Amino acid sequence: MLNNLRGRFLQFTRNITKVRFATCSASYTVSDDFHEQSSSSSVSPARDYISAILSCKNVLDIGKIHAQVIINGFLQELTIANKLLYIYAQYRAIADAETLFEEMSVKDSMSWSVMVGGFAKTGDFFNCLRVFSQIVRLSLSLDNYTLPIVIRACREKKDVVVGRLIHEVALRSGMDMDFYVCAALVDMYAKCGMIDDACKLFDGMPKRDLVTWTVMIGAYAGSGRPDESWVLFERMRNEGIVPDRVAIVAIVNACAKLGDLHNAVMLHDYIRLLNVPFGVMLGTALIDMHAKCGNLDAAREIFDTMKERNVISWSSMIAAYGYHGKATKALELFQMMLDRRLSPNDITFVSLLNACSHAGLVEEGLKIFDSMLMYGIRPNVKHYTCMIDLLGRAGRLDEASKMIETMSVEKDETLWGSFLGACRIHKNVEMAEKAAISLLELQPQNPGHYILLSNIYANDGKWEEVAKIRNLMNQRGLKKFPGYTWIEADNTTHKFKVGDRTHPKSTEIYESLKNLTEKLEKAGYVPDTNFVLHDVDEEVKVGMLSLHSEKLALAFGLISTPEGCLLRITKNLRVCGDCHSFFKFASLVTRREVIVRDANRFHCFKEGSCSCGDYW
DNA sequence: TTAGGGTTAG
Repeated sequence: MLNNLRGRFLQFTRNITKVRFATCSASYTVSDDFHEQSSSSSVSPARDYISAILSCKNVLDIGKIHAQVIINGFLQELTIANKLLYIYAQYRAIADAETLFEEMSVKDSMSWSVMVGGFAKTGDFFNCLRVFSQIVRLSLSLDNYTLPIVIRACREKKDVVVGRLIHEVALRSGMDMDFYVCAALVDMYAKCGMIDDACKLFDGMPKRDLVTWTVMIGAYAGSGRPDESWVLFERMRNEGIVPDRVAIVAIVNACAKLGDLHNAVMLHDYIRLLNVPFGVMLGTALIDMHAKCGNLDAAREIFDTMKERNVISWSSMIAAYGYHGKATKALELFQMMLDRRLSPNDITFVSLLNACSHAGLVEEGLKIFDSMLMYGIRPNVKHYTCMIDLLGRAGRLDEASKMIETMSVEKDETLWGSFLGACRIHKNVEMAEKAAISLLELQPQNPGHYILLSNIYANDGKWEEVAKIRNLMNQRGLKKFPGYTWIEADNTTHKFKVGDRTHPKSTEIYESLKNLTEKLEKAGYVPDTNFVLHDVDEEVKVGMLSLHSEKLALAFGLISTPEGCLLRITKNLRVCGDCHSFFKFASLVTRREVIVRDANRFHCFKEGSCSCGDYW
C-alpha cells in the first residue's frame, strides 16, 4: 500500500541525517539520537515518544515520528505503535493508520479497537464492521469502548441483523449490561425501528441518562406511538431528570403527532417555566406542534417572534397553512421567503403544492410545479403525487393520467393511491381499476387500498365486485384499519370506535346523538348512504352511518361541555363524507365551532360550513 | 481514552 505516508517517510529518511526533529517542528522534541540517549539512561523511551506523538499538530508531524519509530526499531513497542495508530485515527488519516497496522508484527486488542474506531470516525462503517468481525474471530477481548462504536455503525447502516449479532457477542462477553454498551444498543434498536427491543433493554438498564430517555421518547414518536412518548416524558421527570433543549424538542415533536391541544398548551407552559431559550429547532418544533394541534394563530405568533429562522421553519409554517386550508396565506409566506432571498427546498415545494391541492388552486399549483427547476429542485415522486392529487381532486383525471404516463420518476404506492382517491371522488370506475392494479401489485398487504377500490365498486352498485374484493382480503388475511375518534373533555381524552358502547356515559351519548340527528334532519341533513360499503337495505345503511365514531364523539362533546364551547376532535382516518355533512349541519344547529383533525388535514366547522370548502 | 439524543411533507 504505497500511499502518501510512504512518500513522506521516504522523503524524510533521505533527510534524516541532516535535520533533527526539533528543528522540523517546534511542537515536539524527540531527536534522531533519542534512542541512544534513552537506552544509555535506561529510561523507557515510550513516554517520550508518546508525548511527542500527542503533541503532533498535523499528519505530517505524525509521519515524521512514525519514521523515527521505525528507524529506531520501536515499532514493536505496542504502547508506542498503538498511540501512533490512535493519533492517525484522530486525524482521520485512516490510510496511514492501515499502513502502520500492516507494518506491526505484534498487535493487541487495543490495536484492533483503534482501527475499528478509526474507520468509524471516517464514516467507513463497512470496514469498521469488517475489522470488528476479525476481533471476534480472533477471540480478542472486547471492551465498552469498541462495542458502542460498532453498534453505532449498525445504527448508521440501519443493519439490525448485524446489530443483533453484536448484541449476542456483547451478551456472551458479559458486556451487555455495561452502561455505554446498553445505551448504544437502545439507540441502535430505536433507530432501526425495533422499538420493543429498545424498550426491553431500556427498562432493564441499571441507570439511564437524559440522552437515552430522549432516544426512547423520540423513538416512540417516530413509530406512531406518541402517547407512549408522553408517558415516558412524565416518568423521566418523576425520576428527577430535568429535560434539556434536545429532550424538549423530542417531546414537542411527539406532542405534535399526538395532536392534543391540551397537552400542547401544558407543554408550552412548562417550557416557559424552564426558561429554555427558543433556538431555531425548538421554535420550529413549537410551530409544528401548535399548528398540528389546531392552533394556527399560536404557530404564527411563534414564527413571527423567532429571532432566527431557517428553511425548515418557513416550510413548517407554509405546510401548516396548507393543511388548515389557507393556501393563499401559504403562497404569501412563500413570496416573503423568496423576497428575503431564502432558498426553498424540496419539502417547501411539497408543502406548497399540498396547500394548493387542499384549496383546489389548480393553476397556481401548476405554475409552482413548473417553476421548481428554476430553484434547482428536480421534482421527485412526492411532488408528482401532489400534482396527481391536485389535478385528480379537481376532476382533471385525464391530465393526471397523462402525467402518470409521461413522468420519468419511478411511481410508488402513494402516487397510485392519490390517483385512486381522485377516481373515487369523481366515480370513474375504469380509471380506478387501472390504478388499483398497479397499487395492489406494489402493496398487496395494505387493506386501505382494497377498501378504496371496494368503495368505488359499491358506489357504482357493483356488489359482485365488492364481494370479490372482500374475499381477496379474507384470503390474504387482511382486515380494515379500525377507525377511531378522540375528543377532549374535562382535561381527558375520550376515544370512540364505530358503534362503541363501552363509554360510561354510553346511554346519554346515544340519546344525545338521536336528538341531534332529529334536529339536523329538520334543518335539511340527509344521510348520504354512498359511504356505506355493504349491500344492504337503505334503512340499514342509515343505521350504519349513524354509528360512526366521529358522530359518537360529537354527541359526547355536546353533552360534556358548556354551550357554545369549541369542540376539538381527532380522527385517525379521513373523515367520512356523510359525517362531514353531518358536522356542517351540527355546527349550524348547535351554534358550536368544531375543529376536526383527520388523517389528511384540519376541518373547521362553523355556522354550517367547513374551512375545507368541501374540498378534501 | 468514552458517545450519544432534537425541527418541515407524504
